[in-house]
Amino acid sequence: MAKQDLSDTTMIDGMPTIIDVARIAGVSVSTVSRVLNERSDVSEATRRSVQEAIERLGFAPRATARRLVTRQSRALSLLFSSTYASLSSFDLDFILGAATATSERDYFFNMVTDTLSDTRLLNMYRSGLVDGVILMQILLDDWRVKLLNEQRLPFVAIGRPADTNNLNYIDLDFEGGVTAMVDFLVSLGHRHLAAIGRPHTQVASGLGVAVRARESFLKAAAHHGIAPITVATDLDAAAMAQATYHLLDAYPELTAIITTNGPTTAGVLHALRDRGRAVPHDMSVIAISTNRVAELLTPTLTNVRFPTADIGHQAASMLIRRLDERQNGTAPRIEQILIPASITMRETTAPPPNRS
Amino acid sequence: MAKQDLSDTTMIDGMPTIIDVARIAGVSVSTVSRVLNERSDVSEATRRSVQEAIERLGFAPRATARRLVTRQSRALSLLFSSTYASLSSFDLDFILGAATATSERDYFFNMVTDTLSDTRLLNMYRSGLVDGVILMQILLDDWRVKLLNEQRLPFVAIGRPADTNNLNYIDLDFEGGVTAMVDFLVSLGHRHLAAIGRPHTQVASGLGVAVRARESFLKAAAHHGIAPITVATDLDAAAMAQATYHLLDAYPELTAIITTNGPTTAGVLHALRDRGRAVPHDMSVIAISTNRVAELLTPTLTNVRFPTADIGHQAASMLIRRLDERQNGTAPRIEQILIPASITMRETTAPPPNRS
DNA sequence: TTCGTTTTCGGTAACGTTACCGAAAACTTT
DNA sequence: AAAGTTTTCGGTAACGTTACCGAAAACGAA
Repeated sequence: MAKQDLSDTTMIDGMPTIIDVARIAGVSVSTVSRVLNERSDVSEATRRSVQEAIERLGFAPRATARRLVTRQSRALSLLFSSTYASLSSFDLDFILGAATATSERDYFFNMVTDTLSDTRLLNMYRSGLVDGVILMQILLDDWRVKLLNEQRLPFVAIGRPADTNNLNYIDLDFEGGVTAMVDFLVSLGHRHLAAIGRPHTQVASGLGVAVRARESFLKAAAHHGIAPITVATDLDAAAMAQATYHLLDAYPELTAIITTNGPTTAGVLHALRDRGRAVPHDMSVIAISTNRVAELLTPTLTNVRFPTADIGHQAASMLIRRLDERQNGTAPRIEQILIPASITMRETTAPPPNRS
Repeated sequence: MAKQDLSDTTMIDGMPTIIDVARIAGVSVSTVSRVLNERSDVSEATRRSVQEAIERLGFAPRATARRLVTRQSRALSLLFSSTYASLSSFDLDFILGAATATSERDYFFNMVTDTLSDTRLLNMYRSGLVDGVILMQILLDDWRVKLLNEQRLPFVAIGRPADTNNLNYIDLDFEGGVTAMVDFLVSLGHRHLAAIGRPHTQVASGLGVAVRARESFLKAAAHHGIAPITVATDLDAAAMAQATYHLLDAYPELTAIITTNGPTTAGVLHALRDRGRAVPHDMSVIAISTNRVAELLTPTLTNVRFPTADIGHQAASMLIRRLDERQNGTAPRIEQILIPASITMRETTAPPPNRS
């Protein structure tokens, strides 16, 4: 067997390659490659000398070359359109969790914020930039979900569309959360509740959380035999305050208000204070919110919360599981996770005032 | 010239390559490559027929192959260690801004959250995963900054170390912000100020913002000839409340409190209310905070704010500018941007009470 | 010793694109 | 028409790694 000739290749731009390592260690490139990939068929002695050469040269295998031949990128992407960004701390938790889980599994975490066209989405896979994708802000009828499912491309959704057949997702149980809020208020004795919901535009475009929150409020109210009052408004404190003024004027019998967004509930509290309505004795307020925000408000907010920190983490882990299954030919499973809410009593809820 | 033989290559795994496009369009791979890279030396007619073939096949050039030969990845990475995460909405703004700017320039945005060792950091470059890096949570004496500068690797810092020589950075002018807060309070007539600062651990480890905030408070106080009172505490509402109790007990003459973190200032307000100190008439409070958080609190918080939305965007743009200069051999410039603060009067500040 | 078995290694062909060079084709000018 | 210019294109050699196959070396058993 002719000796492999490694002598002609020099480090041109200072970046050592696997060939340089092979020459220094006195072995073939195949052997270095085996060491790099922690294969078993290499003796301890040569493994050590190769490692030494690697450290001496400060060598790191070019990821692009490796990806080219292995045909996988070990990277995944989080699609985050800022269109529906709730501007809450939810999102940061999601992102950080997903990034951390991705790194832990030795994948590369990427994020794209612009809204993609269908071909741009497909091209992310086709160009080999990513192996899989995490989708957020899912609509009830979501073309991205349909497209990726049709093409059998690996992805998971944070949130879920109407049709969850054959879909990997993880979602917050907003229905459960809203129902819990209604049940809690009714158990305190309230019979006149209003819900301040997400803007009509979000409901109209079919954003899952917006629609589900609205519908489960209606259903829960019906279940308790009480008249549901709803009003939709933008997600900022000023708009919430306006909505509150409107409710107070239109429905003086009201004793409790429900919202689905923590930070902007400050607007509701401002409006109530402004009108001289004491919270909680004249009016109860309850919201879906993080505990952090709930404790910022005055009075502190009785809230329904979700353990958001885990969600991004779980989503990324789930995706990588699907990827691994694909890789080693295991039958792909379907995972559907619904995160339950938990309620925390604070200072904004009490039984309704006695009307004599 | 012998005809290029393209007939033997078939689409094995369904993913069309540039060769398939060439065959369909009846041209050579070089020509397809030129079309892909929008080069000028290709006739309009063939350009169109190539485009047609591309769309017909649903072809997207394999990014890995392209990167291998061009020796650049067109990707950059944001290093975000959650160790010092202020858990404020600052960070989400930074991240989203950086991601957006990166996409706009047609780069790939990546994020890593774990704290890297020096070799792991270097290997990000060496393996060709990224062309450049955005550093956050910069320490006054930061080994990452030193290392990357020594190795002449492209990066920009959000924040800055003590030695800013030859360094590309963008930072919030915390000195200016703190000084503005002190000046403002003094102009109202206050002479007894206390600053609740970041935890000792952050100051000790040399986190830039923590140290600078502290020192500029001391300097501003000295400038006005008043005694500086400082206390350090963890960045959560409960700890801030404790610190406030301590201040009230130890320094009854106090008329104003300064903090550098918006959300947790809720703890200060809680403690003051708890002790029956009216804000702002018995005690003024002012903080570095986003406007959003400032308006959540009760009473609404007089704050010093920074335009955070831009910062991530500017950091990414700056990095890509450095990358482009490297690419086309232009002399690399140095950009150092310090973002000024602006103060907004709200409900938590007033002249000090008259002491008769 | 001799013959299988197992370990351990090397050579070479991919992977899919761009860079580079040179040549054919089309156009100008003389 | 000939000669020079400019457009437009094709062929081939990289880029740096892994996959695959086969062979040498080491080991064990008969």
